[in-house]
Amino acid sequence: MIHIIILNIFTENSIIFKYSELTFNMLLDMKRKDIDIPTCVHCKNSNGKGLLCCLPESDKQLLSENKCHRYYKKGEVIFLEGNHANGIFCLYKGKVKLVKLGKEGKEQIVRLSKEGDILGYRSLLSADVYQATAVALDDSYICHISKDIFLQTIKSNPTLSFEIIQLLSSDLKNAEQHLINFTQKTVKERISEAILLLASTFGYLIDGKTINIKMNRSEIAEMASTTTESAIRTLSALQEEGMISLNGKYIVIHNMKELIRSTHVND
Amino acid sequence: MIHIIILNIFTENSIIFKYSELTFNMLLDMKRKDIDIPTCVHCKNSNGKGLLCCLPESDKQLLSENKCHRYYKKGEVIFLEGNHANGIFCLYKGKVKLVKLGKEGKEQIVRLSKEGDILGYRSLLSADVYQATAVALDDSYICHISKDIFLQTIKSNPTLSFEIIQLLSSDLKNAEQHLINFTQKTVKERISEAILLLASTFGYLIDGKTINIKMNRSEIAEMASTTTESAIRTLSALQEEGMISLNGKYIVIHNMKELIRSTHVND
DNA sequence: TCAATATTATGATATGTATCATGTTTTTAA
DNA sequence: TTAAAAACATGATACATATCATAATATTGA
Repeated sequence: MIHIIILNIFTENSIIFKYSELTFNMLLDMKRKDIDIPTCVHCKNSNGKGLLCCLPESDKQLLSENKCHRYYKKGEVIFLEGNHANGIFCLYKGKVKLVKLGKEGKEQIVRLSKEGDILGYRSLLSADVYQATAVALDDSYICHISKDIFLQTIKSNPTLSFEIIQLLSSDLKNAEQHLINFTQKTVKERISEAILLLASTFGYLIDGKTINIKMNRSEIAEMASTTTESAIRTLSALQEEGMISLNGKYIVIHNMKELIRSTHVND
Repeated sequence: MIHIIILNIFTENSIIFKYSELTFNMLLDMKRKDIDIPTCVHCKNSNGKGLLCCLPESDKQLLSENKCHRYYKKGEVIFLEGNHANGIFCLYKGKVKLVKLGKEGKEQIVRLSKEGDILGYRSLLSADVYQATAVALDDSYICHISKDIFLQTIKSNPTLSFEIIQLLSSDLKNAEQHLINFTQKTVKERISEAILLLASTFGYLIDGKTINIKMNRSEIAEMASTTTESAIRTLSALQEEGMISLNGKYIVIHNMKELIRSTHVND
């Protein structure tokens, strides 16, 4: 029996174990977990387009000195809907989904995040609880900046406020467009939209057509707000029409033009 | 024949007519249109809780000097989805709906606005086109503040930025909650939600139970994202269950507790 | 005031999609 | 490697709600 006790999820992991019982896989895991995370000053993640990129070096330095980071295994929860926000998360590496719990435990994916994205800022800014649960879609490295430091940085940087406004505006726009999509489109149109969203968010593998994310059918169903069975049927149908092909948990796009058309058949 | 040519909807109405052909109704109309709009300094509309209330008097004065206002008859369009934003609208008096055009011309009400609310700020802030069309639900008086003046005011008032962030955050939260509602709830649950939203937005008449808005069945359908026929049937059902009664275009709430319960039957 | 038009109402039918059932394949863990 | 569990797949059926049709009211404008 191996005992792993995580003492505090927001500071560095503190793990108690017996060395003698470490397996090869655990050692591999630790090696993977042990990567170098640069300071905010040197972080090249969002190519100057990220939320915090507008900050002067001194502020980035301040954030770096006060941030902490953690490794999240695929499937691990980063924060829970209903919990109080006490900082923002910055996704250094990995992929994250934001899910909201609906009725009868049915989940709905409301947003996707990739490297360089900021999570949990909305709840923090409106001093609210998290409105969704963040789950790692892939092994991820995520930095955490405390509430105090972040709010202090906003106060001293009007440009940051403006960046936040831009980000919120764009999220709001997407959310409202989403609403129309989900209420007025068929399952097929919604599944097609979900595939396009995955592609535009996570990009492709080196072949240039396989979407760079492994998602199971029930997760795609959660994106398109339908049942797993309907998602399976619809994906098969799209495959038979030659628009996509299904390679295990990967989706390959073959006919982007037709796929885009199939998102708005009767507009 | 009476010729009315509106030269510019953003400045004061410039109307060309022949005096001899003025009808009694037109004169009445002009009288109604001719109301006193206070300066932003003296505007008591949002009781200190509005977006612009945090501003110092000097800024409010500046806004006032540069604002213009216009009367919108019920049903008139204030701005159109797809048009470029060149200022913000502040609803002095009246009621407004924001509708988005879906497929096959089907409309969807995405937000409601009442006295003191600001409209069109999202598009302005992200230098975007309007994502929805604003239509007066009632005879309304709306002030318009130009882009330049508004952006200038933001720059010199960090508090205003923070207020805008709060507003956007809350809109985003609502939009994402809406998503869950519309995709996972039944027509009956959505219609009940729509009624509650109308009540919480526009309040009641003096009897304390008649919702202070006249809405036809197709507009309620647009709120709940269903068809007019289904809206009619569902409203009748709610009436038969004694939760509401229908008084022409007015809705009277009789059993608020049950109505709230009917918005989340299977949560 | 009255005709024209829009809105409300209600019944019959069609249809997309959820649900249930069952079997196959893939993944996971000992 | 193998058993157990999870994910994928597909068919049959049920059901909510859209669509179509038709009529009764209510509203509007000359």
